[in-house]
Amino acid sequence: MVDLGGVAELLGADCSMSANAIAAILGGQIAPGQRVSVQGWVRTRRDSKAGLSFVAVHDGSGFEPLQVIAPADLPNYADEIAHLTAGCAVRVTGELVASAGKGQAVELRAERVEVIGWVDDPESYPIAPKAHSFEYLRTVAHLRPRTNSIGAVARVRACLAHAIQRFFHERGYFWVHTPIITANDCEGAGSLFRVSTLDLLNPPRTAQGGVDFDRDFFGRETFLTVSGQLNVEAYCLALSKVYTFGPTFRAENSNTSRHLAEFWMVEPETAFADLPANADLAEALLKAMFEALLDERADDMAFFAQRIDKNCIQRLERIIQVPFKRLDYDDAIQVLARAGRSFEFPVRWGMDLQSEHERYLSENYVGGPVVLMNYPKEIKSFYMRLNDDGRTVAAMDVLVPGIGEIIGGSQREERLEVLDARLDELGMNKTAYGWYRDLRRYGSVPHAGFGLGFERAVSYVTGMSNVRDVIPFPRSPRSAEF
RNA sequence: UCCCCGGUAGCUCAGUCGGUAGAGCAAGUGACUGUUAAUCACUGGGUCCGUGGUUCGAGUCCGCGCCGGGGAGCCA
Repeated sequence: MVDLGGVAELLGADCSMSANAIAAILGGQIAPGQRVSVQGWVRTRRDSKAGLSFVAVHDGSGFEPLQVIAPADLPNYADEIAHLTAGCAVRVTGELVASAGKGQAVELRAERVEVIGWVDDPESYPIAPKAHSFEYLRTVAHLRPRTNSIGAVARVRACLAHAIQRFFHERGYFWVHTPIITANDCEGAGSLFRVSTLDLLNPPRTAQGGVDFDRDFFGRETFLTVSGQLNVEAYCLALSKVYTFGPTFRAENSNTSRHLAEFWMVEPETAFADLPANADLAEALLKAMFEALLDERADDMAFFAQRIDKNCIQRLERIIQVPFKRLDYDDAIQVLARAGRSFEFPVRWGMDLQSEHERYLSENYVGGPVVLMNYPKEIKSFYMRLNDDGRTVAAMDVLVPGIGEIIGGSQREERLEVLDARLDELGMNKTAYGWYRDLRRYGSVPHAGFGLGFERAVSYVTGMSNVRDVIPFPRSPRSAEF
């Protein structure tokens, strides 16, 4: 309204584009004395016998609500304003003034308060102005973004997503939109969700009695992707620097605070890059994300520091400055063997590291992120590049305290004969990987990439301990409501 | 999927030895106040997760199921 003058009136009562963002008002972009209009949802109402009510209005543009002063002589004061409760939608127009009270610099002295949407039963409104458990809030996922915590998570999530896109764009990486539907039934990362239009109750049959997928939509079995990596490798060997960023699906029956059936993953792939370069990129990406977050969402981070994880800001500040520790698997085994404590799973070379081992390394030995590199080939995927020692592959995991594995990646096996030998060794069907093998036949080059679990990253930076609370509508085993 | 713990008012929880249920917050009403998720008083509010069983009697004990939490596995 500051910039648009009387346009709001011209556009009519339901006009939405003329309101000022509360974040802009509280950010000092509008000087006291100006007329402003805000629209949002009531957080709290406090009445004063001094002849006014205080109404905290929140529009989601930032963490803080705006304090509205509603004088009792407003025409709808007794009938409407005095009955506002948490969740009511309002539009308020008035003069921005320096606050007469403590706790805020400015407040809005209302000249007009329109109630756009009432809460029809305040007692049962699920989001009371009180503390709620995250477990409960998951049961009202459609309303939980109105809370401080989940609203802050949503803004942090968007901030980090933008930081990721910026990071890659500035380094000459191209965003590749790899397919969600895939026919690769063995991408090497867990069980898949089937995609089909066949009648589940009465599918067409082959002569042998099996399901006749030739009659299915794509004429073959298809699934939701578990990773864009294989596809993005094709674009990597043409555009050199590429990445995917999108949803990923895993039908694993995982019931933990770190797993979702539908989650978002960032997967860069770099041509002519080796494993150390890959690790450098991973470290730079995480640091760029953390820096952007501290810079752009100080309000939300202050909240997380106050209510969720008091160390979250200083942790990020420190991580940004300190180089990530690199540790070869061989050395990690040595470290664990000399840890001076016993583990449930005894430490020996060749074992896959258990959670307790990863936790010791990142939380106790390093005290921050650590990049573990060069694992035994037996415990890693077929596409990872065989090292010259013949016993390890150029794989890496980035482990962080509290979460564990936040990034998993590798240099890819670019030598066709070595890849084929690996496929044979694992009894995998080479013809099914025809197009993937082609990439090794036609101008193959060394290349490397990794997958960053986006929700794990959001969880790590905010201190929100369950990934189900950092994605808008979580999907997990036996849970796909909303 | 496995191990452990839990499910009681809108929310967070207490509930003794098996005898038909309570607090705080929220909500409503009032008082008070330039208040800060205000304070004080009063009021309303219950399918004790579901199901089967034991018992004269089950929130309480037992079986099964569902949901949630912590840990593990899988992984990002």
